Order: sequence, then C-alpha cells, then structure tokens
Amino acid sequence: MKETKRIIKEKNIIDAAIVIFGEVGFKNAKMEDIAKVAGITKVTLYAYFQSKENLYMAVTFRALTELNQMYEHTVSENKTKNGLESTMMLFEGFMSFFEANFLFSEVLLEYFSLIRSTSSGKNEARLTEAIRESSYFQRLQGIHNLPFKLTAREIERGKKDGSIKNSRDPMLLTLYGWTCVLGYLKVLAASGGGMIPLFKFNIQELRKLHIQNARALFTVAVS
Amino acid sequence: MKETKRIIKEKNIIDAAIVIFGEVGFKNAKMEDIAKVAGITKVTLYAYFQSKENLYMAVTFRALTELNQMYEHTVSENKTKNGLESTMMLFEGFMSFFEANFLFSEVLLEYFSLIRSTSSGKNEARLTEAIRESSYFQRLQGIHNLPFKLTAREIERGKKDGSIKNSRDPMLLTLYGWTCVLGYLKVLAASGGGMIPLFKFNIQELRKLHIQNARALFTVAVS
Amino acid sequence: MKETKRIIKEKNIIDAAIVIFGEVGFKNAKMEDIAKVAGITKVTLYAYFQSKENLYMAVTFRALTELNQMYEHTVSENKTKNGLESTMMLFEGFMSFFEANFLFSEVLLEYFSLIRSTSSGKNEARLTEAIRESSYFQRLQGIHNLPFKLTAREIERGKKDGSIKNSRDPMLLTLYGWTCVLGYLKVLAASGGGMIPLFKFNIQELRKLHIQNARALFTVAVS
Amino acid sequence: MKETKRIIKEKNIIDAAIVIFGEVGFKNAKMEDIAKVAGITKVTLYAYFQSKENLYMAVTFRALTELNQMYEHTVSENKTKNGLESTMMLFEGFMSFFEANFLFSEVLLEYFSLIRSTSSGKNEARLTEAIRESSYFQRLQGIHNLPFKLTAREIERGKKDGSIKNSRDPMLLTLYGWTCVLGYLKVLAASGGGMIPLFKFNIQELRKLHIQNARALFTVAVS
DNA sequence: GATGAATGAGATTTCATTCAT
DNA sequence: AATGAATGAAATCTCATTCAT
Repeated sequence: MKETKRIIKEKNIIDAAIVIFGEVGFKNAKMEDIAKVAGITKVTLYAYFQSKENLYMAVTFRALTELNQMYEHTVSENKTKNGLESTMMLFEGFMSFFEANFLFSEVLLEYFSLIRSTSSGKNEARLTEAIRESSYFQRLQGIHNLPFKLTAREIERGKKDGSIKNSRDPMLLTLYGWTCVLGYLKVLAASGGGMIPLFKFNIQELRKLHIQNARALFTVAVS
Repeated sequence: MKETKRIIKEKNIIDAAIVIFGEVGFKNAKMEDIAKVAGITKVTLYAYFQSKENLYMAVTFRALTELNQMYEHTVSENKTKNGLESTMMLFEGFMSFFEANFLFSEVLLEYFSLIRSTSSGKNEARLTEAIRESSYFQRLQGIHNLPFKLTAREIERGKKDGSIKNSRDPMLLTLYGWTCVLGYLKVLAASGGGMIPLFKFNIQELRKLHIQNARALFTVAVS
Repeated sequence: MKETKRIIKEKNIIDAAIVIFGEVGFKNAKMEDIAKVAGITKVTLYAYFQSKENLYMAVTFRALTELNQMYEHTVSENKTKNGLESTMMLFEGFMSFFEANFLFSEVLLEYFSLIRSTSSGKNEARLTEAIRESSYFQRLQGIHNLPFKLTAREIERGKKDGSIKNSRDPMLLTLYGWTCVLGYLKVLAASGGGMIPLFKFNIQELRKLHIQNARALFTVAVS
Repeated sequence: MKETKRIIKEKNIIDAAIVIFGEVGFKNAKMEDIAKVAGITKVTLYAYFQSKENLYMAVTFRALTELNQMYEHTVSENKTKNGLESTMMLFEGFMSFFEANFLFSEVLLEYFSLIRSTSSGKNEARLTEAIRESSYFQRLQGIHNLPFKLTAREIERGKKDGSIKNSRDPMLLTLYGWTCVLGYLKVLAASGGGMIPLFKFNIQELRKLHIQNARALFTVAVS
C-alpha cells in the first residue's frame, strides 16, 4: 500500500503542476507555487520530482499516457466498425483531446520537438542533464510511438476491409494525418483555444475542413 | 550615419542570437553567451535589446520579415502564372523556408502561440511584461497577417482565373494550408530536420504527399 | 526495570554519538548517521535526545562524569601519599585522560567556553535555546566544579603536610595547572594526538616538561 | 587599482563576518546577515567568498596575519633588549592579542585543531571539501609556523646573550609557552573574557602567575 | 557607448526536527 | 515506542537585469 500512497501523492503533485504550468508556462512557473497548490512544501516536492524539468516530463508523460488510453479506448470501441470509421474516430479524438487540454498539446509538441536531438545528434544542448536524467523522459521514449502504431494498424485494417482505398503506406498516411492535426492544434492555440475567430473564421470551420479532407484522403483510390 | 552603425550592430547581435537560440533553445540560452558570440559584453547587449524576450522577438521579427520578403518575391515572380501555380509556389516556398531554418519555424510557431493571449484573455501570464514592452513584439503585430493575406489573394486570383475550383473562402483554405505546413514542420523537427527517417519513411515522401494533397484540395470542385 | 532498559539505550546512543562526533566533529555530524550507528532510526534518537545539542551535552556529561570518577578514584588511591604526589597524580591523570580520548577534551573545552555566556551576558546568542533546555547541560552545571575542588583540596592537603611549598591560593594553582593542561591538549590535538612530531619534537617531551614544571611550581617556596 | 578595490571590499566583508561570527558563532551565523552587515547581497558575498567555510578561513587568516604582524612588530621593537625580555614581550603580547579579540583566539584554536587532520590522516572527515578548497586555508598553511619560529629565534638569542639560562631546545620551550597561553585563553574564554571571577579569582591573577612562571622557566639554569 | 561589479529572483540541496500512523 | 514522510531554515548557485564608472 505504500507504493499506492506514493502514486496518489505523485498524481496530486502532477495535477498541481498542470494547473500552474497551464497558467504561466514552464519558465514562469515557480516550484514554490506548484508545491503550494499541491498542499506540500518545496522540499517535499523535490523529494518526489527531482527537478522542474522532471516534473515537466511527468506532465508530458501524463499527457501521452492519457492520449494513449484514449487511442486504445477508441480502437476497442470501434472494433465492429470498419477501419475507415475507426481511423476517423482516432483522428477526431486526437483533435478533441488536445482541444480539451491545451497544456497537453503544448507539452507533447515540445516533447516531440525535443527528441529530435536524441536522434539527429544535433542540438543536443537542448537535452539538458536534468531532462536526460528524468525517469519520465526515459519512460516516454518507450511509449511515444504507440499512437502512430495504433493509427497505422487501423488504417491497415481499413485497407483490408476495403473502407480505405488509398494505397499508400499506412504509416505514411498516419504521419500525414498527424502533421495536419498538429498544425491545427498550433493554430487552435493561436486562436485562444478557438475562443476568438481567426480572420473572421470560426475555428470550427477549420476543424470540419480538416476532418472532411482526411476522410477524402482515405477514400480516394489513387493516392 | 550613426543610425546605420546601430543597425549593423543590431544585425550582428541578432545573428549571434540565432546561433545560440538555435543551439540550445530560448530557455537554456544565456545572454552572456549571445554577447560573447556577438563579440560584445552583456551590458552592451542590453543597451541594444532590453530583455532576453525582446531579443527573442527580434529574432522572430527577422524570421517573419524574411518570410514576408520570400512571399512577396514569390508572388511577383509568379504574376504571369495562374493563381493555382502561384499558390502552390507559396506553399512549397513556405515549406522550404522553414526547412532551411528550423529556428525560424520554432520562433514563429511560438509567436503565433503567444498572441492568442492578447486576444483570448486567458493565460495572460505568459505574455510577460518584457514581451509586451518589446518593440519587436509590437512591430510583429503589424506584419503578422501578411503571409495569410498574400496567400488568400493568390487563391482568390486562382478562383477568378479558374485554376482553383474549390469554392471555399480563400482565407479558410489559406489557414488550412498553413496548419498542414505547421504540422509538417513539427514532424520535420521531430525527425531531426529530415536527417533521420520517421518510422522508416524518408521525410521527403511526407513532403510530397502534402504538396500533392494541397494541389488536390484546390482543384476539386466541391469542397 | 523499564528505566534500566532506557538507560542502556541511552548509553548505546551516546556511544554512537561519540563515534560520529569524534570522526567528523559536531557541525558535520548528521543525526541520521548517529542513529544508524546506534542501530535505531532518527526519530527514535529524537525520542531519547531532543536535539543535537542535547546529545552533544550528553556526550559532554559522559566526559565530565568519567573525568570526575577518575579524579575521585585518584584521590582515594593516593590518600596515603602526601598532597604533592596526589596532586601530581591528578595532573598526570588529567593529561592521560584526555590523551586517551580526544573528543572528551574537545567537548569539555567547548563546554567551559560556553558557560562563560551564562555569566558574562555577552554572546548569549551562542547559548542556544536547545542548549539551555538540555537536561544534560543543566546537570553539567552541578558537577563542573568538582575537578577544581578536588584538586584544590589536594593542594591544600599538600600545603598542610608540607609537601607543597608554594603559598599561593590552592584554587589559583589549580586553575594554573588546568590552563597548562588545556593548552597541552590543544597542541596535542594539533599534533594528531601525538602521532606526528611538532617541529621535530615528540609530543612526549612536551608532556614531560609540563609535569616537571608543575612539580617545580608546587615545590618552590616563593610563588 | 582594480585589485585594490577588490581587496578593500574583501576587507569589509571580513569585518562584517568578524562581527557576526563573534556574535553568534560559526554555526548560527547566516550568510544573509553577514552580507547585510557588509552592505551587500548574499550573491555578492558568494562572489567574494565561495562558501561559509572559506569566509571563516578568511577570518582565521586575518587573525593569524594580525598575530604575525604583532609578533614581527614586537621583535623589531625589542631588538635592543635582550632575548629574555623580547621573548617575554612576545608572551605577553600573545596574551593581550587574544584578550583583545576573543573571536581571533577561537578561530585560531579551531584552525590548529583542524590541521592535525591534515597531518595525522585521522579524522579527515572534519576537513570538509569546502575547507580544503578554501584559498585562505591553503594560505594559512604557509604562515602558521611563523609565531613559533619567531619565538624560538628570540629564545635562541636569549640563550646566546645569556639572558635565558634554560638549556632546553628553544622550540620546545616555545611550544611549552604556547600551550600555557592557549590554556589560559581557554580559561579566559570560560570566564567571559575576564569579566567575571573564576572561583573568586580575578583572571588577572592567573595572568600574572603565567607571566611570572614563564619568566622563571627561562631563567633557571637547569631545565 | 562600454565595462566590471552587484542585484534579485528563484532553483536546488542539506539537515535538524516534527508529524502521522 | 518505531517508522516513513514531511517541514522549515538556510546554504549554495545560476542568470537575467541593473548600476556606477
């Protein structure tokens, strides 16, 4: 039960971090304030999360974990539907997920930006000591491919059941969809989470266009 | 010609900032290091740029200015071609521009993320005093719509000359294209600037798919 | 017999404290480490000794108690000898006692340094709350005069039996001897407990000189 | 002139440290408070002295430097007098020096206690990283023998000019004198700097006895 | 305008000490 | 009583920013 208690406490702290990071961003967030919101002291906070970066990675981990859960849930919910519908559900779910929690989109975007360093060898300087040592950062590496893989699998299924006509590689299509949604999220962010119109457009119209086009992409025979 | 000298110096400093921000990112960049690369002292650096954020905004301003120049140049170069081709040139130019300078995509993305605060009222805490006071930030506001407007104009032209069949509002289509490219950039970043394949795919294939799809979007009669 | 058990435990803790304080000094000693050596937890340690200072005072109390026992033993052992010999035995015993346990000399030195605050009113800040509240500190006050008194009594006896010719006040002579030995201890400490020669001198020669001079002091008629 | 300014600033800080350490001792002294007294901030304080220990060592260095100056001054002042008188002047000067500044006696005592670790190899744990790295600690090692050497030289002179009859090695006699004075200082401290009588004795009587005995020691033919 | 020194804010750490169980 | 977790105070450090010269 000890472990359980610790996990609950960690969860509380991450909740607090989400509040504060969400309000003022990483740089302006004070560990003191996060501790205060979590109802603990700075030192205790440090006992759980060894650095601000690690805490940020924990938030990122939470974001990715929840995203993955949503993906898995969506996939299992749509087992009976064809591959196209299931894929579209993932696509829309992805949008909704981030629309519902802007911080999550931000941290994941930042995370995926960051890991290019690991791979490309360039800009390693961004990968701080603190980040490299973060256990959450390490755990993230193990699960960050899941959404891509799940999506590709559903597309594959769609190709098999005939609902998806596009003959391109499922993973390429996945990446394509992913990029479109990422961009959408960025613009969403720039429009204050959809609160204010962008050049007179309600962000909802953009959303619809994205979904429509995605569906179109999947259903055209030629690629 | 004092003014000229000042401008040259500012340019040098911004060049140095681009180097450092590009290497380690905003957060990890030290003003000291930027000053060193620029061959001046920290205090002199502050004489030119009153805050780190302002310097960052200056870099952003440089990015947007160059982007705008590229846009204007592309538009004037393609005056004789039809609207669709001109629009596609803008689209590809956009991609190339950011592929050539990842930092620029990063700063612009961040800038567009930031300004939502101005409008949405939420998360104002992120819009630091320092940013609000930044002269570059203020100047950015005056020019940040240009790429959208130019693109929308070319789409409009394409609709008039019949090369673009899609009947949706040009600005909506612009935004749509913009989001796709933004997402592409993010993924590009996550693949180390295209150096390493993503899930076995060369990033070039993704690029091609984006261009193809954009063209398809413009040329289908129904939206 | 609960009381007995408690006393045994206290003794164990003090033994552990002597080890740790002896190794790293008061300042660098960690309660955690002392607890570990005593085979208990920090909190239990605190159940027995309410503060680090109190524990230190307990060690001091142990030192002074043992010193007093040695004094009393020496005095009773030398009842049949004359006052001079008895006094010299005390003198040498004093030296040997501290040579055998450097930490004891240190804590007693510090204790006697400390209590000046009580009396002088200056530097009261050094007499921490924690010290003032220490039960051992309070008990020390009641027994810290004993060595002086015993010595003075033996000197008195020596004057009466004619073995000590020096006519000065016995307590003054006692203090004088005490100061010499204290200084000797300090130098002893500075020579690594006599392990290494000081300026080519074996510390033993210094010891002999001290003893010789003390004897000389007592046996000259004029002071 | 830069160097001069830095030295002046260091001096000011050491002055402040002497005040605070003198008031509350090393452990209870707060860097913040020392900075405040010096009229600077904590960070600036750390720019000059890298750690509390180093600052303490700086105070020790000041103490030893001043003691050495006093010694050298005394020796040169008494060149015309014989060796015995000069030696006695050193002896009394030593007492006065520490009577005048209790903190100085304390820090030097502690320093000489400390360096036994260096030599004996035992208790190295007391010699903290911070102390080992202290530049002042390192410089102290180079000058801590001076008082002994000067005293021994004067005793040597006294033996040559016939004023000192004791045939023992001058350094041994020096050490002997040193131990007596150290002990005297300890007792002085324990009597609140001589403010309050010890067992009914004015501390002055003890002082006189020490001086008298020292002189006697030097002037007896046999050792 | 340029420089070296200083400041202030906040991250991080270490421990003595205390709390809840 | 004993334990694991938490607290509070202070040391230490890093930087953006400012001041004095």
